[in-house]
Amino acid sequence: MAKKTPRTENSKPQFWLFKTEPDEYSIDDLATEKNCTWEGIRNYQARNRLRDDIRIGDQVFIYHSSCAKPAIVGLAIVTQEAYTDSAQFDPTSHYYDAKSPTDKPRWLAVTLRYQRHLANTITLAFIKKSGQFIDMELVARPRLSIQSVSIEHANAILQLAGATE
DNA sequence: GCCAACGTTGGC
DNA sequence: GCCAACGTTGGC
Repeated sequence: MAKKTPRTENSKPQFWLFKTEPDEYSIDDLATEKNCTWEGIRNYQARNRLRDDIRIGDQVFIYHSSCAKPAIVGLAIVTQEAYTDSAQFDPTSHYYDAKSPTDKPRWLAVTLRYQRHLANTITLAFIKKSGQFIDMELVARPRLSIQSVSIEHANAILQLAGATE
């Protein structure tokens, strides 16, 4: 079992990018709910990041995928670290996993709190053509649903996005 | 709706 | 542990 990466008191929050299909769950849904359980992650590498690397206070860019205009659309903050994703044990859930042992759950969730919409959304098309984001995971590893974002890229995105909604 | 990329499964 | 078959993701 991998160990948690210690996050010292004076270390800065890290930035992540979580993908969601807006038809399923959008930034507007998160804004309405204020807090949400980010469940349904069914990929081991993404799961490992939830388990080992994502900490309370980390910042999360919300990204809309599989839609007309894929883009980074909002910001959230992690308010609860990894816990068992209950959907894996719910046979009626789209995220049900019959093979996940109840005594050793495979899948984890975190809790996010809505922060804000980005005044200017940052489209995938822009990210690809701008040149300054070529080493983003979003470009290099587009299928990973939990991505890390460097401080430099995060700052650039926030600047482009405008200060507030 | 197509299809390339890539993650997962399972037989050997 | 390899790798072919299969399933899913997600941009276009």
